[in-house]
Amino acid sequence: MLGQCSRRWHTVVMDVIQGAKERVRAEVAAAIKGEARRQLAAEGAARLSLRAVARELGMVSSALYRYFPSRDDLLTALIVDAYDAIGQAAESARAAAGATDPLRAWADVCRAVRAWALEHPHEYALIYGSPVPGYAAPQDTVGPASRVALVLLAVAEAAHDAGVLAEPDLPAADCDSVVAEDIRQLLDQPDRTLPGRVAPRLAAAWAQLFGLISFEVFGQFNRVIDDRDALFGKAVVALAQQVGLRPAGAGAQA
Amino acid sequence: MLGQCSRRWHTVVMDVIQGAKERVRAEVAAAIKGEARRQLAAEGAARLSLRAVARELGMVSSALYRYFPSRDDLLTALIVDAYDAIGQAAESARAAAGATDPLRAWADVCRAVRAWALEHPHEYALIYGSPVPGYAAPQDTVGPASRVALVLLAVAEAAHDAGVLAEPDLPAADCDSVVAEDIRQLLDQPDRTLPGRVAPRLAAAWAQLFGLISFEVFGQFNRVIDDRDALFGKAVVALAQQVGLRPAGAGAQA
DNA sequence: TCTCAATGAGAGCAGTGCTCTTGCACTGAA
DNA sequence: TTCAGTGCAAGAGCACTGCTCTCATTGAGA
Repeated sequence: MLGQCSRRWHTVVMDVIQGAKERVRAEVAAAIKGEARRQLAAEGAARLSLRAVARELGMVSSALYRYFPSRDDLLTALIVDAYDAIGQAAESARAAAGATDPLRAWADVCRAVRAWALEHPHEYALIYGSPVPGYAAPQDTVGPASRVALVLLAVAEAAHDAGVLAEPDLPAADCDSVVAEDIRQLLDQPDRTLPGRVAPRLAAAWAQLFGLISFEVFGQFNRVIDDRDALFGKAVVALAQQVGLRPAGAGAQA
Repeated sequence: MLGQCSRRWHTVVMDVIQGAKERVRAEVAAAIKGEARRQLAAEGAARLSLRAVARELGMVSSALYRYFPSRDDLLTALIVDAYDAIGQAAESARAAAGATDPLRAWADVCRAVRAWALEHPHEYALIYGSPVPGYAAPQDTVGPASRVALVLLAVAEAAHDAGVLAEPDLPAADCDSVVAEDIRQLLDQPDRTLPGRVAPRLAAAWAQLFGLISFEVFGQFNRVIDDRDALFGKAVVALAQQVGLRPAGAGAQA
């Protein structure tokens, strides 16, 4: 009894110690990531240097490889964080907008995504600019990467549920072949109400939204567009209409 | 007389030699650029190395600095080339489409730009991905960079001249403040017929077009969209309608 | 007490962009 | 013909990079 008890207590202590070690390890990894993010924001992904990160943290560069097996892995971690941050911004904007006016929610989400991008240009470039490492995004990034798209999808779905989403007048089979299998399965889930036929329009709007943001962040609008707030506002409404969102008060559609 | 004649002949010879030297110099520079372009297409801008270019050309790396003062200058030259190439593709498509059907010309230009991007992903990433050198595009790039936009503008102008361009129902003053001074001057030139009020819509469509292309080239459509041809085709028509282009045969607009 | 895994330190390798000096070849003029 | 000037390539070298290897320390488990 006592032996059993002490053994159990022992394993608890082991677990605590194990947990402490893991926590320390996680904290060091977080510190590395934090410093790397600082350098990324300051200088851009191209100038992010493992040795500089280690130097700033008072470690030697080789010690850093105990936590991230390569520079690309560190970059991947930053990519995941950036996707999560921009996704979080989109989700917060949708939550704040409420469910009463889908068109307003759409515009608010777009604005929030744009605002995040303008505040974090280098991190934005990391995820929506040229893909730096290799060319194949690691599997860890696909989940976080889809958060913004899922918010846009949720807004469209809310509009559909409220009866203010105009469905495209295309045959359903025509749309089904456009989207990939994964997305078809996603839309076929029982709790989803959004008709699959709007998926292509939504995907196009999604891409076009980031086209507007990228041109602004990457400087293509320099000496071309002055009032970028106004342009973005108008374009976002046009995008919503393209998806089928009608202004609130327009009632049900044909 | 003879002295004068021989002196003149002498200067001619000098000019010839001078020209030959300059031609040799230009040829070496072109060879460097060519090899750099090969490496860029094969490996991407991040892996483009001056030393590797020099090695491949059988020169020593320091000799290369006689022709391009820095790696960024070589990259800038490649950027200008890429802008020229994609602009050329757009111009050719417009020329081939003719002036009869503006909507078709619009779609053809968009398709040509997309095709070029998919054929030259690394060069596309260089010009429409994250800006690599510094963050400020050198002045040499602004001209070539605007070629695609000018083609889209010309298509819209042709549509206007043919009476199939729906003008936005916004006050002109509202649009004037959106676009930058340079563009206002461009549109105010006497030989331009396009109303300045469509400029914001055109700029938005321009950015959104490259959003669609970037998502495809950079892999954001992986596992999301299968039939990208179809999606792009539909989106481009929607973009044209957003600008105000009506299908041929729709006649003059309100 | 001994063992072993985790960690960090340091040296070192191959590669990078870039600078500087040196020497060669060729030019125009004395 | 000789000589100063010029453009060019070669090579050494600097400071930096990502990454690998070995070695010493440390601390927990048997």
